[in-house]
Amino acid sequence: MILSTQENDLAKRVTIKSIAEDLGISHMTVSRALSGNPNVSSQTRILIENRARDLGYVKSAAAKAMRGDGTKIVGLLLPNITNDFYARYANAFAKECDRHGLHLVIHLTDDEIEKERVSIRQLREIQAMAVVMVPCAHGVARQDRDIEGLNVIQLVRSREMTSNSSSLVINDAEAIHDAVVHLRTLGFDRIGYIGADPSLSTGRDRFQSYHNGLTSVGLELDANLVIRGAPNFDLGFSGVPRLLEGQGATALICGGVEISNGAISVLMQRHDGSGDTFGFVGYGDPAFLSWIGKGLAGIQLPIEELAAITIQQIGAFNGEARDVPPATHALKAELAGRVGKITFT
Amino acid sequence: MILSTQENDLAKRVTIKSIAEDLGISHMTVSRALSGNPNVSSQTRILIENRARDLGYVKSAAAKAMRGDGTKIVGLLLPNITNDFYARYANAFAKECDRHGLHLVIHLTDDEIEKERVSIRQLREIQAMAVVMVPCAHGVARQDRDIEGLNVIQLVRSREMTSNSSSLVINDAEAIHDAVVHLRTLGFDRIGYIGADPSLSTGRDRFQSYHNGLTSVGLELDANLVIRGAPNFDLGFSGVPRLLEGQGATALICGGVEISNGAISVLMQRHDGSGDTFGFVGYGDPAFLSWIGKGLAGIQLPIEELAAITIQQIGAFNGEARDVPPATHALKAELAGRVGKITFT
DNA sequence: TTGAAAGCGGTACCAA
DNA sequence: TTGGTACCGCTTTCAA
Repeated sequence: MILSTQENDLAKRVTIKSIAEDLGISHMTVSRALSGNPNVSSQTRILIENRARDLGYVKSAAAKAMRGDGTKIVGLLLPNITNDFYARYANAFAKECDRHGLHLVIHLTDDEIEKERVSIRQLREIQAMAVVMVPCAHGVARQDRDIEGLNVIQLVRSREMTSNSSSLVINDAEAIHDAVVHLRTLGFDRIGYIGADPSLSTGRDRFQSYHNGLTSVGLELDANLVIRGAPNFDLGFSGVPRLLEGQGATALICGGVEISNGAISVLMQRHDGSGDTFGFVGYGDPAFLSWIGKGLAGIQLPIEELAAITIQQIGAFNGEARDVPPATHALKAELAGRVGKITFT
Repeated sequence: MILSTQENDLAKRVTIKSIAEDLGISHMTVSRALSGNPNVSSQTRILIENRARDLGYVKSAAAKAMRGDGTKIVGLLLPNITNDFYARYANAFAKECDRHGLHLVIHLTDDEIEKERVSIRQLREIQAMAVVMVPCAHGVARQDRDIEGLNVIQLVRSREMTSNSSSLVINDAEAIHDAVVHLRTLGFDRIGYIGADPSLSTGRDRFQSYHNGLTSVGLELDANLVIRGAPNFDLGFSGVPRLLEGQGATALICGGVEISNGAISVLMQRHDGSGDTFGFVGYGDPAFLSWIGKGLAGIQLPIEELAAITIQQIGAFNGEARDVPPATHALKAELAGRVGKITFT
């Protein structure tokens, strides 16, 4: 009665030993029969298999792990799972894990380094075979000790680590460039940008692509049309009015999923009756983007591919663990080809 | 080199024994020191603690589990995690799990009984301390054998089980009733309904509440204004035009999250230039509902409360496992008080 | 305060 | 084709 959370402790766990005793044979024979070892007479094998089924026997993952066979547990560390991108990635990756018979353990970090650290420690305790993580935005890098011995795959963002980790990043340079061109083609010439601050690599890169885009369509970079900060909902929500009223922006490109949601939220609530048309390219591609106006444009992230490459990098193929050397993969984002205007009524 | 997925097998796992050997003492002393047992001299204790920290020691969860101490693993079975409701629930519940030091293992069932079965079996293998699940819509109930010995908490839907399981359901009767009243108050008198078919308990209950609502505002039930079927996106998407064109519906109540999304999707794409106003109450409360028109009404689900009660029912309080008897909780949904009209332009 | 032994559920290895 | 033994990491129990 020590295990208070299990209701039927009295019913005793069914183990190969209990089955063996029950059948009056050696537990080794039971082990062999239940592991597909050929060295068992078909008579006893059938006997054992039936007994095991009737008793509801399941192998103890703990015992296997303790022998050094590793686990089938994969950790996934995300800031949250409500963000459209994270949710869709988690969904796609969870499906892959299920397909490969892996357990997906999800921990939310809230983008806080301390929670990240705790989660990683716990994942080491249960000997996770791999950890897929979006590293915290502003984390110090000194957690190498914690991560040691773990097969780490960094997602989207990438932090320096001593242990050789893989990383999967999104190459959105062309997509953002295309977004500028697209908006320019639609006739807009005051194209604003809201993105993460330069302390983040994504903040630097995406801004650079925006800048390159402007250059290639013959527009000057106007610092007043650019807002950078912590990449969250509020940056987009509060930034849009500033760009519209203050700077006369006529179009906007968002450099982050949350930013994009914040911007759309405030744009949708805007009914100034002007009949003005505003150009918009969001980041990410949530379903509702296509519902607005004649469909807003968005930078489409390669979520399914990301999930597929992740599982590949983990190296779990039909239960056979393979050795996959650490690697870096960059997947291309694409501008979803919709009109991309919103009209204020 | 058997564990191919771990890169530094050669660096040997750090165990209490390896630490003991390293320090030239008994592994028991190390065990005591690292488990907070008072019977260790503070000298050796400090010595051991430092060594453990330097070596990056973590307790083996497998070894603890094998001794019968149980695990800190909680399983969550959902049809998917992109659905707004499931994603938000998973997010809230994952946070609770993190707060309590639990591992959340997520498996997606796609609402298929076979996947559900496989996942449950796997969760038994790793001795999950509890399993929270949305039972498949059309599953046969004969899986008692599989579930035996597992602490099961059924979410939203509820299936008969021999082993005594808890269930957490949403009581949306009043909210749906209120929705009808709300739409009637706005002046609509041809209020349609799209919901799950009667084979599901939610299908029966929600329809009944809709019916009751009509009665209470003095409207007759018109079978032509009701569409029922598998509660998915397409039911809403294809149902709306049928109700509008075919039956002259002027308002709609949705009896499911996916249905609601499908309906909104087609409504948003509708630009017939009529200037007609259409009443709408969605199911669930995704952020974008508030963006449409002056804000669409939705039936708000008590997600945070649901997550809180779930963790409570699991009985994990600060690492202390408590015995919580199986129970059924019904949480109330509420009509989010927004205007709830959409105008076709 | 410390140590030695036994056992949790499996499998590799050797012996019969 | 079978059975016995030892071990994986940790804690409970008993002995020193």
